Amino acid sequence: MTNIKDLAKMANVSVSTVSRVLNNHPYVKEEKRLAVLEAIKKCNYQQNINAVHLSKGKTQLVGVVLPFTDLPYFGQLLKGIANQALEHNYKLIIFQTNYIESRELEALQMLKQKQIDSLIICSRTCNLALIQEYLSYGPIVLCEKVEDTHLAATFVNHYQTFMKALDYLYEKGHRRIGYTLGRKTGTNSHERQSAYADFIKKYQLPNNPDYIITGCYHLEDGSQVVQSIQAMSEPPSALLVTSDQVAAGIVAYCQNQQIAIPDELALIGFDNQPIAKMLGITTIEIPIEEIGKNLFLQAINEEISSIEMEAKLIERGTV
Amino acid sequence: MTNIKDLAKMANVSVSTVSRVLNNHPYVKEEKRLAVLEAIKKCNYQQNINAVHLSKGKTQLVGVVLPFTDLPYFGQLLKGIANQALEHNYKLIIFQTNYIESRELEALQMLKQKQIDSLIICSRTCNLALIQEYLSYGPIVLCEKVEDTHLAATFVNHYQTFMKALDYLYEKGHRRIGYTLGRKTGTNSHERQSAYADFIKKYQLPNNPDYIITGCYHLEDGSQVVQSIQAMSEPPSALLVTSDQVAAGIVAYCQNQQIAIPDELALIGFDNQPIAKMLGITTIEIPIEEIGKNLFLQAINEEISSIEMEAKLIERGTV
DNA sequence: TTGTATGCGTTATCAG
DNA sequence: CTGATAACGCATACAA
Repeated sequence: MTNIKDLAKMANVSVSTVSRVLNNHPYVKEEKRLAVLEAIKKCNYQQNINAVHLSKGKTQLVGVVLPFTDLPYFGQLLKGIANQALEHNYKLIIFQTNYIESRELEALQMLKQKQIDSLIICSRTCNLALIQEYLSYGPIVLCEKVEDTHLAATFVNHYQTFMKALDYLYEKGHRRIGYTLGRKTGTNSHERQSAYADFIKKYQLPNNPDYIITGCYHLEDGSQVVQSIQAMSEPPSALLVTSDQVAAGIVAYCQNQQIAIPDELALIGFDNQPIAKMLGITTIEIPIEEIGKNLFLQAINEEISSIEMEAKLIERGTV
Repeated sequence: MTNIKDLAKMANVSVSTVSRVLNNHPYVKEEKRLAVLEAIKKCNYQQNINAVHLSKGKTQLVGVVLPFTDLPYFGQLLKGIANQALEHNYKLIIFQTNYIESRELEALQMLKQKQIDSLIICSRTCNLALIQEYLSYGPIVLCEKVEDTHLAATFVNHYQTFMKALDYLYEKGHRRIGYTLGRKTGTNSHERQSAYADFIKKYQLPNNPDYIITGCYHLEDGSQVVQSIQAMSEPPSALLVTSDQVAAGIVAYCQNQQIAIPDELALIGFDNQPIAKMLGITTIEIPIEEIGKNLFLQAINEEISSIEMEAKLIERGTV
C-alpha cells in the first residue's frame, strides 16, 4: 500500500505538503499541488483512515444502540438517523442488542475506546447510572424522558400522550380499557403504566391487572392479545396498543374471528405507520423519523439539550 | 488518556509486557501480570482501538450496503447479518444508499481505506465491474446470482422461483398474469423479467407490457397497483407480487373496494413475512435471515463461495 | 520471560 | 509557502 511518504518521494515534496493537498489546505504552490495530485492518480492512492483517526482522535463514527433491527419502529428511527448521518458526513455503527445488557455495555466501551465519537441509545435496558459513567468519553443521547441534565435526549411525553388517549376512550364511553406494552420495564413503559394508574384513579375505575398485556412487539402478537382478552370474564371494551404492528395483528385476527371492531373491541394504535392507515386504525402519530433526526444532531453537537416531540391522535375507524 | 506507556511505568515493566497481558499472551510472569492488571484498574485504562486497528491493519468491522433500512425485507436481512456479527465479534457499519450510486462508492472506498475489513452489498445499483476493482482490498459479498467466480454471493435463483410461481398460476387456470417489481433494474428484477418473458413464450400468451408494474416497495403501493390494473381494458386475473408488503397492501385495498380475492384477482406474494401469514396470502418463502447469516460468514471467510438458497411456495388463500 | 526498537500512516507544530 | 520532526497508541520482531 502506498502512503504519503511514497507520494512525497514521487512528487519531490515533503509529506507535509502531501498532507496539505490531501486536506485542501491553502498555501501550496499550484505547481506542487499538481505534482502531488498526479502522483496520487498514478498509484491509485487511498488514505488509510485508521491512521487519520488515530492522529485526529476522532472517527466520524456514531454508534446506534437498538434492540431489534427488524421492527418497523426501529427501522424508521434508523432511517431518520441515517439520513442525517449522511448529510453530515458521518457513518453509523449499529449495535443490535436484543435488550441484552452486555451488548449495550459493549457500545459504551466503544465510546471509551474512541471507536465512535458519540452514542445514540434508542432503547436501553442498562442502568442510567452506568451510562453516566461514560459521559466523559463523548456525547450520549437517549430516546426517553430523562431528568439528568447531563444527558441529551429526544423523546415523546408518553405519560401525557397515554393519558390523552385514555381520556379519549373514556369520552367515547369506554370504561373497561386495557393496554398492551412491549417490555414491562423501560422508561416509556413506566410512564404509560403510571398514566394508566392515574387514569383509573381519576375515574374510579376498577384496577384489573389482566388488562395490562406485555410482550407485544410484532404483528403476530395480535392474535395472542385477542385470545387472552377472550379468556377474561370481563374483557376490556377498548385497547390501547403501543404499536401499530400489534394493532394490525389484532384487527386481522378479529376479522378472522368475526369480532366487530370497534363495536366489540375498540382500538388505538401507536406510531401511525403505513399499516395503520391501510387498515383504518385510529392511532397516535409519533414523528419517528424526525426523532431520529434530532437524535443524530444531538449526538454530534456539543451542547446537551432535551427535546420533547409532539404526538397526535389520528382518528380513523377503530374507536 | 492513559496509554500503555503510562501503564508500563506504573507497573515497572516494559510496554511489550503490558501489551502481552492486554492480549493474553503467554510468557508473562504472574507477578508482573498482576502489577499490570492493577495499574489498568487504577487508572481506568482503556485501549485506543484506532491504534490497534492501525497497527494490525484490521478493524473487525464489516460494511453493509443496503438501500433502505425501513423495509422489512432489509430489516430481516440485517438481523441475520447482525446476529452472526455478534457471534464472531465483529461490528457492522451501515451504508443506507437509497440506491444512490455515490453512496455505494463510499462504501467501496471505506474498504480501500481499510475502515472495514469486508463489505456486504445487499442490493446494488453500481456496475459490477466497478465492484471488481475493489476486490483486492478485501472480500466483497453480494446477494444476487453472479457469474464472476471472484465474487462471493448468497442468493435465490429468482428465475427458477419466478417460473415456478408462474407455472403454478397457469395450472390454476390463469392466463392473464401480471407482476410487480421494486426496481426495474437490478439482477433479481432482470431474472424475473426474463422468466416472465420465457413463460409467456412457452405458453404463447400475449405480451402485455402493462402487466409489469414497477416501483412497488411498500404497503402503500398496493392501492396504486390495484388502481392501475382496474384501469386496464383487460386486467390480469393474477398477480405475482415481489413483496409481501405490497401484496398485503393489495389485499387490504381490494377488501375496501369489494374486489374478491382470489376470484377476481389472485395473488402470490414474496418472502413469507408475518403479514402474509396474518392475511392468509399465498407466498414464496425466502429464508431471509439465513441468507443474512451466510452473507456475513462469507464476508469474513477467505475462500470465496457461491451459495444458492431454496425458495418455497406456501399455499394459502389468495390463489 | 522480558525489554528495545521499529513500524503502522497521518496530522500538527514549528522553524525557516 | 515548505519541510523536519514529533506526536497519536499499540503490536511485534528481535535481541537478550
